[in-house]
Amino acid sequence: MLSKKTKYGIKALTYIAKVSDKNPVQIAVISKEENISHKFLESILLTLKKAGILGAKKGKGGGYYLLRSASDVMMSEVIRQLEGPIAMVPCVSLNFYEKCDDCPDEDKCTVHKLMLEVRDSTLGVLKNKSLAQLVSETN
Amino acid sequence: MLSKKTKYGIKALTYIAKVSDKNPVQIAVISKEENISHKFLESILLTLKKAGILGAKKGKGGGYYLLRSASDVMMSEVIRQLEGPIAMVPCVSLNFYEKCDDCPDEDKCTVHKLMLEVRDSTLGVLKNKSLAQLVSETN
DNA sequence: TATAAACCCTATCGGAATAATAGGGAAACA
DNA sequence: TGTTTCCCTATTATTCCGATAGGGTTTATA
Repeated sequence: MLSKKTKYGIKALTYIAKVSDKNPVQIAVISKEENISHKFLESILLTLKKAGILGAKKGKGGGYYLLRSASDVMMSEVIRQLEGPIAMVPCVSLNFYEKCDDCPDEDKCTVHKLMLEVRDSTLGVLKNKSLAQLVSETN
Repeated sequence: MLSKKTKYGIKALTYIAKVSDKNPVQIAVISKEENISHKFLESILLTLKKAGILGAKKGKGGGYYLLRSASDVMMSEVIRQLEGPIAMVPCVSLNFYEKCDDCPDEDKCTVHKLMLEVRDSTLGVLKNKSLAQLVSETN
């Protein structure tokens, strides 16, 4: 299940990508337009800033803006930053690998094998989908 | 993230499919061989029984057995029974659809659009993968 | 330089879901 | 008749999520 954090994060990025002619967008505006709790959204945008996806400008007239072109922001990166691993099981995660407690041999584990295929399939979608594409497709 | 319930369920099915020459397999055996809590496994197998995937035989020499051929047990069905929806967001779920509270128009929602593609991709894997295939691939 | 707008950071909390445990009941076979 | 094994319900411990609270810091601008 996708967390609301990730869901809101993608919505916010979408909003910024649509509106922004490089002008910062304020939390309050996104919060209102997308029906997201102000404070919660604040923490999400902060995460995206630390991840190097968004930049922020303080003070009056400030807000958040895309640090790169929307076509350089891939969904795989966004989801990894907000949600964590894309894999459904740590033992098949590329960026968050962890061995299972049970399961003496991964190569003989059917769950491992199955989830590996699911991960590859999912990654195939997310890795090739940029924010720019997503926005233009959905308009 | 895949729950342990689902993970254990798939492992148990695998075990039964491998071992069974139509003889019932006891919870205690699977529990020991696959390092799964006995009582927890019990509830999982019960779920699979109610789902029409496993049959059970009581009394001495009893246990659980596959109700159909392993090639007729698709992973999509197993996961839906144990985990619930395959989609990462209720608004793109085929079997567990639910509208989002926020989001006035699904067609214009980038999250909806993205998760639709992920679901289709995942389903493509799970729908075409039978228990029999999985077992033979992993041996 | 004062002020207000806006981002930045930490802590906390309630509720839901998960993983596991406990204890007994009912059926089937020897 | 007694043992094995599945069947069912309830409870608990833990973790995570979503949200809230409250204040701090920076910056533009009047």
